[in-house]
Amino acid sequence: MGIYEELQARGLIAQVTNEEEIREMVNNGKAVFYIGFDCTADSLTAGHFMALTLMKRLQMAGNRPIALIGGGTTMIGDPSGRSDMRKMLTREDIEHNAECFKRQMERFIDFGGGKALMVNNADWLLDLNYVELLREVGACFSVNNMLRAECYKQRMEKGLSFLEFNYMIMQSYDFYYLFQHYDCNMQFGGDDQWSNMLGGTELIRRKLGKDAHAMTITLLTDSQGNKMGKTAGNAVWLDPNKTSPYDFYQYWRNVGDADVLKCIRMLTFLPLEQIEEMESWEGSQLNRAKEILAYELTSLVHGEEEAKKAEASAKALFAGGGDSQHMPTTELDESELTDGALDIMTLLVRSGLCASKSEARRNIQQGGVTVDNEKVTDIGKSYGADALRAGIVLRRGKKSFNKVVLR
RNA sequence: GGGGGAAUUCCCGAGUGGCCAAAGGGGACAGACUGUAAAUCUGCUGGCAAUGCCUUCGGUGGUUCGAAUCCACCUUCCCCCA
Repeated sequence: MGIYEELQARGLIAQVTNEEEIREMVNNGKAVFYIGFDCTADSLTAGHFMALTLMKRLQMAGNRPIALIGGGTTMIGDPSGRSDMRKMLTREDIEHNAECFKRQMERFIDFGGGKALMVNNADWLLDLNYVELLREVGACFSVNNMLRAECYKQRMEKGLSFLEFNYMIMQSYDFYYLFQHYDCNMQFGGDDQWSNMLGGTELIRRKLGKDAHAMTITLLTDSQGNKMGKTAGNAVWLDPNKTSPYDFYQYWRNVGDADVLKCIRMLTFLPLEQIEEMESWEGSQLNRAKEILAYELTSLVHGEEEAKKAEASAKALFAGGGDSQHMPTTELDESELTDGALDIMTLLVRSGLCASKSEARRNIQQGGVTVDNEKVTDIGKSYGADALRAGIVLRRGKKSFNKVVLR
């Protein structure tokens, strides 16, 4: 089985420009492909992670990836899949984000010995001359066609600025540029990028009379059709300071039954035969599959050691046994005590388990708070210095824990 | 450039002088049931030293005993015409 067939079997391929040629190319390690990452935040997200794994898979099959950091395109902002314009980022922010992206990618993709390349489109986009560009590539785009593209069509009702309208042209220019300077013959991207990517192949065909290819990755959605990799509207970040390895682990540990196998297939590197065996798992056995998923992904992103810690904490908290040493911990200072003690509501807020004392009060009154596995019913309950020095385990609801220790 | 409309709490959205911390829905959170799942049901959803006080209805000023609600100016967005 070639890499193309494997990607297919994993459900990763959404659309391709020419299946036969692409199959032939990637299976024989002849593809030089790029994926663009716009630096809209200071960390990559779980969504980008799938693109990274795809790069890795293709790299392992002998193809050469180019990671394109969108220092230039981020200045414009991709309107695809958005109902309003993105907040404009300053050049400094973008550069900072690009740096962060770079560091995270280097941990994951092997850029050594020319096996992969990292480029930043700021290097060629920012110096473009407007009139020259219009004459060079602007003439190749039909506004009529562009307006028919899905990414813009959606925005015709809400309004689309000329700035954003140019995004497709910038992305197309990237492909055109990489095709000429790096022999890049294929572009990958999320399925929402399809029209932008076709813009590139079209431009290359018109300007150079040559064929370039495009292939999109299935968007990772849950059984209800929502994009995965978000909790309450917030992204699941790859940066451990923004989403701790423990929370990252928990995110995957908690995916719905209907989505586990799909995630394992699309995101992990477990061999397909092993995954096939899991297909027949049901009921509580699926819980085991979730553990595997969470462990595998945490390990890929944060390393084996962190994955083990996250798993150990989870076991300690949910299954009773195990130790609590890897649990998220809050350290208190002597000076924070009032009369040598601290009340439960303050502790809940201080540990970050509750956003405010009001919330802490509500959670206690609803019976959602336990300390060292004992339900707290009194909102005025307080804990002395000795107890705190020994460390107490606060728990809010079923899944939020924090150990509090007085130093 | 001309004309019209809009901005409300996490989101959608009601409210058009006091009964408004602001209906309803969604989401989130907690409880029950479970398998750290889904579905369902219940509660809850600005803050605080809490039968009260403080902050919040795009911004700044004003009218009034009293403003999310009225007036002026400003900002942003949308629609129609060009």
